[in-house]
Amino acid sequence: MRKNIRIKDIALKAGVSIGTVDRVLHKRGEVSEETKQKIQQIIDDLDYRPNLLASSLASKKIIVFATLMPKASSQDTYWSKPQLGIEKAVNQLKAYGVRIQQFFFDMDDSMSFSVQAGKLLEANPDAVLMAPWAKREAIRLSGKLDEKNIPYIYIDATLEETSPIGFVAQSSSDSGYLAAKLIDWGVKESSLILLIHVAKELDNASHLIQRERGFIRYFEEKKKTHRILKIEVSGTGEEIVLHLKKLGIDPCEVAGLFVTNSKVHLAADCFKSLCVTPKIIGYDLIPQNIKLLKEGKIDFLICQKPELQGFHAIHLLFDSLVKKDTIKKENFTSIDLITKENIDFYNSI
Amino acid sequence: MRKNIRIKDIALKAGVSIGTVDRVLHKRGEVSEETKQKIQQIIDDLDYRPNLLASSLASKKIIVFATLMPKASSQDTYWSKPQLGIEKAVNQLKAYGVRIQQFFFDMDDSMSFSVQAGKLLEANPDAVLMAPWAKREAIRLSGKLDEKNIPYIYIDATLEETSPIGFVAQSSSDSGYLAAKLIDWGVKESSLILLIHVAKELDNASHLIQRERGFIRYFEEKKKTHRILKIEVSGTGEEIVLHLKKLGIDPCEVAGLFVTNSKVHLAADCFKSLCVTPKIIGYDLIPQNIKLLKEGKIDFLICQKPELQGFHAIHLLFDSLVKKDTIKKENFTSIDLITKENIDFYNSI
DNA sequence: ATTTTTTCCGTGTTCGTTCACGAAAGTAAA
DNA sequence: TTTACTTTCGTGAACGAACACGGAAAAAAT
Repeated sequence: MRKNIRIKDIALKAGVSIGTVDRVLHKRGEVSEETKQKIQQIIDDLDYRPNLLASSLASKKIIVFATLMPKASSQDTYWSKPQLGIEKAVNQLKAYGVRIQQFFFDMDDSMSFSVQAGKLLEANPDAVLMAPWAKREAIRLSGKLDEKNIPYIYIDATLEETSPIGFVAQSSSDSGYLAAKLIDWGVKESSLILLIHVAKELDNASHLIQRERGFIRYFEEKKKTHRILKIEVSGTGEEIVLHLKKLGIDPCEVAGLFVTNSKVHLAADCFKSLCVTPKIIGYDLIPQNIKLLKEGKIDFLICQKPELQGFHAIHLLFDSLVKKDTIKKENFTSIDLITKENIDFYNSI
Repeated sequence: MRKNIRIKDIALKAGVSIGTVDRVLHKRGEVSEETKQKIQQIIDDLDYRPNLLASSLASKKIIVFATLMPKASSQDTYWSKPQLGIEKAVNQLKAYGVRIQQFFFDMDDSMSFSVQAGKLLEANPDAVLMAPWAKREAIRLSGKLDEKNIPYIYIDATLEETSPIGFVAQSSSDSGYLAAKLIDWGVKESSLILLIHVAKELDNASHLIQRERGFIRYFEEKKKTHRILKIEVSGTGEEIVLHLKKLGIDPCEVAGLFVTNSKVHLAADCFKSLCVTPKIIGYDLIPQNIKLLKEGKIDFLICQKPELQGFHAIHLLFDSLVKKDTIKKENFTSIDLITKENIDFYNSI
């Protein structure tokens, strides 16, 4: 039978009523210091753990987690994925009184993050899950949350200058390092390899820089003889070819190509139309990338499980706030290698 | 507030007591046919879903899942991994009254499966989770379970001749196919590639055969010029070299090597001692393999998340038996590619 | 000394469900 | 017709926890 310690057992041992034990547990009402310490000692000695089923059944409390995320767009569908995980987690926790309130900012509008952050603060949620996109604004928001004693957790990246209760993200530099290993595994010695950033503002995307660092670090550590060429473009595949032309490089010379984010489809489309087939590695299972992967035009997609990040972060908030468990601060998602051969079996949560 | 339909709402609508609704829901006691149909209609119309928290709190029922698994040994620690996932899942479901009763068979003793299967049947569990190892015995056991109306689920593989409510496993042939892609990606054209089975009885390990088939299929489909050499050994790496010598092949000619199970460390150790460095791909994160992977002696380990298989299977049993959800019958785990660079971030559950 | 206020605590109800007990009505047997 | 048995159903208590209400005792104010 279920042999858990109950509030009743503590009350019997302390010679008080269960109402008094409840007051100590929840810092509710008033209990004399002497009685409080006696009860707390017994709680600690017996390692009392509330029955979560009973607790949630009896409690009328609604727990609100607010989320602050980039709005997914037709050009960038990546950000719809953490939503899926968040919604799945909240659905699982619904019976426990957990609800979400979602706030979305426009990545192309520099005021948007601040506006939505303001709304989020007004909502006064129990906890916050956010993607720390605009660094300065995110730091400001986290300061406000600290003042209000509202715990928060990051997904996708973390910010060193702030005090989240945790984060869920992939190690960007290690994923870049692995990309380098894969390219090296597949190309001849002394090949020309492209490292490509596709981003409007590299400032807001420090994880792209980290990926680059990891990638370069591999070749330096291994003393490889490949030629690595870095290219930064803001939005089209054609820009890549223009860069190569300016440098007097024929695209046919490119043996391998690493794009530091989900925009790898732009590069792959571009080389596809040139009938050039370098080894191509990029990130994320967005529809355009999946299509090209299945056509064999992209060789590997590195996935960071955005869905799982959202899912796991909500569960961490729940564990911390409701179950009062100690949670891990650093939660790295696996660096998943997806190919045309294994994609159909890939579970993102 | 929580707006779920309660038993009380159904009782009010049907003009009966909550006790009668409960009796209909659980096919308990006796209710007249007329009253039963009226209540059932309302249950369906309102799509009533029990509050699982309240149900488990009130119910004294203990739900026993029995497991029938190979005993892990010092030479083969793989089978300790599903245990971890099973135990984690059961711990999560403990508050709902779920318990496990575990039965282990010795893979080297042909009677052991039958003996343990007999004990399992005597225990008369609510459901069974098993690894269908000894095919004939497993079929016999599943027939017995069918007679007793005890649902069962497989991990690691499935048996076509039986009627499990589901299985959780990796697609063996697709994982072999991916191994072929990886080897092909990394070796020169027309290389010598070894396909190695390390097993005492191939009969009991049809998934090794499936992996082989997938591996060979890749090269046939792509019309590759590599030379594929199949070797079967029963237990040591030295046997591999003996086979090569009998065929007049110098180990230095081996460019790539694929071992169809977790015994890849035997082959890697062997080639390591010969100071030969083919590309090496095998399965499973057992300690010996992890060590060699981190030393760079094994290039890829394909992982099928045994821990997750156990975890997921328990949750599927719970969803099916307790929540009365419809569960997916075929649950393929992802085909994970693990390297020295991403292993530290790999989460097996 | 008396009255008012504060502190402290016990008790009862709630949450949604499970399950045992026994009363009432209907049916069958003597 | 009376007695015994069966069917059907309502009611109350249990599960463990949350939380509101109010009574009793102690402390503070008059």
